[in-house]
Amino acid sequence: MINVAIVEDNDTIREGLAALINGTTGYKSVGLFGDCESFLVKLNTLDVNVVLMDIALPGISGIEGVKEAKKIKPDIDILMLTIYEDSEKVFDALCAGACGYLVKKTPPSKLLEAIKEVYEGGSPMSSQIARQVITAFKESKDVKADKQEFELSSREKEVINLLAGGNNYQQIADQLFISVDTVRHHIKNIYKKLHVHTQSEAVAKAIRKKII
Amino acid sequence: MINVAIVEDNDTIREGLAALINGTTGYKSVGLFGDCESFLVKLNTLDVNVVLMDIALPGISGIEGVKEAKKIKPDIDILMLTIYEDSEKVFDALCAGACGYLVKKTPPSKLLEAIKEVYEGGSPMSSQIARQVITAFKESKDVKADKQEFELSSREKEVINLLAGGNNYQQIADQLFISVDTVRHHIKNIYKKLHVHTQSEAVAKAIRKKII
DNA sequence: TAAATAATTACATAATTATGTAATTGATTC
DNA sequence: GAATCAATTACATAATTATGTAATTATTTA
Repeated sequence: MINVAIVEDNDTIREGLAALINGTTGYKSVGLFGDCESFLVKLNTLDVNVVLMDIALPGISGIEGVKEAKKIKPDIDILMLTIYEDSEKVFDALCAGACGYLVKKTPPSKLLEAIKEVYEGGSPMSSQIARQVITAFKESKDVKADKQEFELSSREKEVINLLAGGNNYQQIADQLFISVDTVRHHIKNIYKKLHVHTQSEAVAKAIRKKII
Repeated sequence: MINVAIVEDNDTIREGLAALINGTTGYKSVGLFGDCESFLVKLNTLDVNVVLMDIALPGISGIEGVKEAKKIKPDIDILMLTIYEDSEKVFDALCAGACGYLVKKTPPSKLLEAIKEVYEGGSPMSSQIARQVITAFKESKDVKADKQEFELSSREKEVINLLAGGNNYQQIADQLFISVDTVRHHIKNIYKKLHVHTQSEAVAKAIRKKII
């Protein structure tokens, strides 16, 4: 049995969805709300698996609603409802923590299937939105991909790591069981390789280039 | 007209796909390959919009193949073919740059539709995989979300930014039109707020906490 | 209006860093 | 066996930083 809550300001649509859900074996409506605020205050005491939430709501928007709901119940699954497939809003909603979305004109059978998919750990979405998501995902990873442009030796990495940890030359020497002069030497080389002249710049560059 | 290339080691499947594509108005097969290697060497001279690529290939795997193909033609759209919907492999393929995937038993009409979706900028995938992608995406963003635990004033941020850029106190003073003593003072406060005692540690913390 | 806050300047000094030059050792490569 | 390279140590010193104490000004908040 999938417990469904509905947050939708349009009375007709809300009641229609409730009727569909309650009229189908395996699905039960456990809460109907006309706005996010009233949904959020009840959420704690609600035994709900999947929430259908309108994106365009008066007061707190559906996107903000997702964020708040996730704070209260991090594991809750929220399926967004939209009239038009506005890529940007849907994308924002997914970033906020929504699990997928439905356009409101989705036929009943598809709608029930989508709810089930969400309940089973899926994220139903159109291929257009999916492309936006994977593109954004790859970009967020690609930032990390321009590393190793500057090749520090493993010893040098140890040294700069300790520097970034707030150690001075003497402390680094003690921890690596080498002399302060050796530390000095490594740092000189690090500066050369990174083309910098201060600790701070070296550390900044090393972190940003993902060397450390 | 959508130009399609096929990389698939099974002769029957490859020829079958080619027949389907060439037999459909608006689609044309522009290359059939039994392995990635031969596909990659031809890619430069190939006028292709969408590539169908088997994930499990002898030699260079389909996932590696995607990476290489993207290096040669970054804008190429690649649709993976899989027998089973092995979440991990499909996910890896998407990370490598694939645009979506098809299970091999997909009916012809759906297959042609998926190719068209990719051609039009979509990423057809199952809702299960979609969930994996948005989860991974959110995780990669959430790292950035633990910021502002330490509130630096905007002036202090300017100062630490310049520090991270390799400037010494005098240079910072000159750039901000303040005295060196003021710079000193700001840095003292930054150290207090970040609980550190060296430039390097301050810069490291500021970058990692996304303050700068 | 008083209190709090951010930004500013000043002086002092011990500790630390940046940079140069030079040599030794062990491991790997040619 | 010579050459290369990473890691190591050493000495020297001018420049820079870390830290303390103390005061002024302008803006915001209570």
